[in-house]
Amino acid sequence: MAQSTASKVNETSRSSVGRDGVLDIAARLFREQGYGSVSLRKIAEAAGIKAGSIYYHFGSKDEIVAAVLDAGIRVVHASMRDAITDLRADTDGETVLRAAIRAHLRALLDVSDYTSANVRIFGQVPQSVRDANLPTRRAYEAEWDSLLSQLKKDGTLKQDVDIRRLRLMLIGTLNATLDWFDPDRGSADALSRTYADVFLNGILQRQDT
Amino acid sequence: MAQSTASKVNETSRSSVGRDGVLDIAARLFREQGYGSVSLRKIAEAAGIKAGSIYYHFGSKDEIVAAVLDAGIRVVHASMRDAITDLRADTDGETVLRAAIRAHLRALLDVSDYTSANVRIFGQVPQSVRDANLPTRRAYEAEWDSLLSQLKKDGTLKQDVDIRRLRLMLIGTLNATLDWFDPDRGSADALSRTYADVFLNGILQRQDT
DNA sequence: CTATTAACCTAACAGTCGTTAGTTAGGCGT
DNA sequence: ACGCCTAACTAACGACTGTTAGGTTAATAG
Repeated sequence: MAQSTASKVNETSRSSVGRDGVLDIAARLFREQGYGSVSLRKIAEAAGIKAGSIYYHFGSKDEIVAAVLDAGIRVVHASMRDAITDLRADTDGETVLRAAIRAHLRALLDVSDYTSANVRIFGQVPQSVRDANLPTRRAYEAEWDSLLSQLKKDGTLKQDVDIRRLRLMLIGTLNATLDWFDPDRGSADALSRTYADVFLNGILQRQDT
Repeated sequence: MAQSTASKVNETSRSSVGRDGVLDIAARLFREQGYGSVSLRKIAEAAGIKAGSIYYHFGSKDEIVAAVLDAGIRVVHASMRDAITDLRADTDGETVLRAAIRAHLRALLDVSDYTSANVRIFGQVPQSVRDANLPTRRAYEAEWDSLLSQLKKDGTLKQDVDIRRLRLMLIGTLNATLDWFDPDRGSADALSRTYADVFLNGILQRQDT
């Protein structure tokens, strides 16, 4: 009984990169080289197959890049949601915000080629592909707005902050890290602490002493 | 006498876009559409000439984009330097920093297609073009580091801030604005005030009352 | 053993790209 | 009037692009 239906979910027999393998490689190349300079032939070569073969798994290049973009948001969204959901119900607002920042930065810098590819190439892809990615984006943005609204309501944040503007500023700042981050100069976690410190308390020397 | 040597600096007779005209149009197209989807034929069409004619003014596409990138940094550098130089010598540190932030954001969002094109396409151009732009960038970065170091020394900023990291974070945040800024929702100046408020004082509600 | 199917390959298509060579038109100084 | 210079034009090149049609291979199911 143990091995009766063993080969039901086929593990692609011998080798064979498969749809997911192609997608992984595409995400990596997009992250490293941007959208314009990654051709289907480059993706195919990196995957060890020929360019035409990609059309067995995908209907077009747009379909590939759309899949990469969507997965990129879903990964960082799940990372951020899990991070704040795992906290105890009585956790103070500042700690929750710090956790969200850390989760976003981790997904972007440590974990996912999909998320970093999304941030890198979103501004380079055709309009239609951007549009297809918008619903997924909006859901993630809503998650942040919900968190920030809560923090404003419970008095953690100043009462005059504009939620939308703060969210754009915050995510924009985190994503911009991708342009210069060097893991040899410090971890993503250490960086997220610096970010949180600046955003929460500012950089001005206080005269409380 | 008034019109004696009038035609010394020739105004290109009748029509003729000229090198500067081509560069202006290239910068605008790069800002609007990114690097990959702007071909020489598109630039030529927008300039009212034919693709081959561009090679009278430039040796290659790389030369065009390199010129755009360099001008982009020079504009924002001059804008920022002038803004802080024009201030009285006894201006307090906070005000100086606010002026620098406003100047950078103005160049990026209001004034220059070159600066916005630079921010938009820098990550998309060939490595060699990026490298050619680096010296100009480093000069601008040094200007910021110099300003921030001064503010740290005179006690305006906290003593534990990392200058380089703060500069990367600050400029990254400002540049990220390009992705979502909508002049109908608020001016660049108003936005720069919000940015300065957040960076200087943070978003946390203080219990000083 | 045979039929099926998933996964890939080969070869070519029409289009676009940056780039080059040779040519043309018009204003300028002499 | 002459030749020069500036700023364009035309036409084509080879390389590369996304995409398609049809053929091949190997593992699996009956």
